[in-house]
Amino acid sequence: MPELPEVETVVRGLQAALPGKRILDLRLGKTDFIEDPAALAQQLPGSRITSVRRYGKFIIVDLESANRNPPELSLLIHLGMTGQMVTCSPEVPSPPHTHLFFALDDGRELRYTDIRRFGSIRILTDVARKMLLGGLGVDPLEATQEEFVAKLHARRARIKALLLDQHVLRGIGNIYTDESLWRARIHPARLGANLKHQELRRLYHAVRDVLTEAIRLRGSSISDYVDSAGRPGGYQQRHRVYQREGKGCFRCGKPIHRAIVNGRSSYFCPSCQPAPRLRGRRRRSLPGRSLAYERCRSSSNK
DNA sequence: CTTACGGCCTGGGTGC
DNA sequence: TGCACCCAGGCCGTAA
Repeated sequence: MPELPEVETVVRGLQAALPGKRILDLRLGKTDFIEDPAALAQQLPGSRITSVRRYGKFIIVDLESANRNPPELSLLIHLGMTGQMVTCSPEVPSPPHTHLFFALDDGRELRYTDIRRFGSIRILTDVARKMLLGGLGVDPLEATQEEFVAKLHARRARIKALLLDQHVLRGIGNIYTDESLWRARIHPARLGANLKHQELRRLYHAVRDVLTEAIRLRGSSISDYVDSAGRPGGYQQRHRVYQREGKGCFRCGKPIHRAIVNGRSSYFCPSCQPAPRLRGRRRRSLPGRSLAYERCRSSSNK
């Protein structure tokens, strides 16, 4: 599940391997997940790669071609859940579900593999790309503390939803949301606006620490993720809550819970991350007053 | 406008 | 052995 640290790792690998290389040829497999495969086939061969960057969870591959008018286009790639971008020798047998093969002028091959085909690939002009990415929020590693606190405090949605919302912050997914909230000791169903400034400051540092450490360990490999050389990451061994339902909290030892928050599996420690009171104006006379956070009982397939 | 939620894409894993 | 079903994450449409 490539999120910011995984995409960053892939991008660093590609940035070390690709700039200056020319794409000689493109071979396509299944293309039903690509918006305009013909555009790729037409524009890519002959292009030279100038740089590879990350924007949120997107990979941007900048291209230039002398005999094209705009000479500069870029490839915008989203890995979805199971996407992989790997460079290797063309001799290496390609894994199943490899759908794009870029032949490079150094004799190597760049491949896109995606079991579920939830990813996306398109070739765009600068203007089109900026239009597409323009609505995304700030990068959590670039945001200032003031900016981060103000943004989240202004919203009444659940903090889990806000961290996952790419229009608020770009690049965070389910794993790093849960890991960050655990570290900041904040329950995923708390509302942004109800968080104390001190809690938001804690969350700011938690997010940064978690992402930075995850990048250092080259991302989390849960099922399919590998870097641009095909190697798994190591941060899954540092997960404190993600997929640890029933196991002991690393802080207090009590069992980690799983609940559906915002339609997403959420892992947290009910002791370190106390649930919010039941939401606002409730029918006045509830029989008893269950303070337990109802939505956090697992089950209830919503 | 904001928020919540269901559905959709696909295929691997699980459990009967 | 086969098969139905759950689930994953991001995104979009819709409803309140």
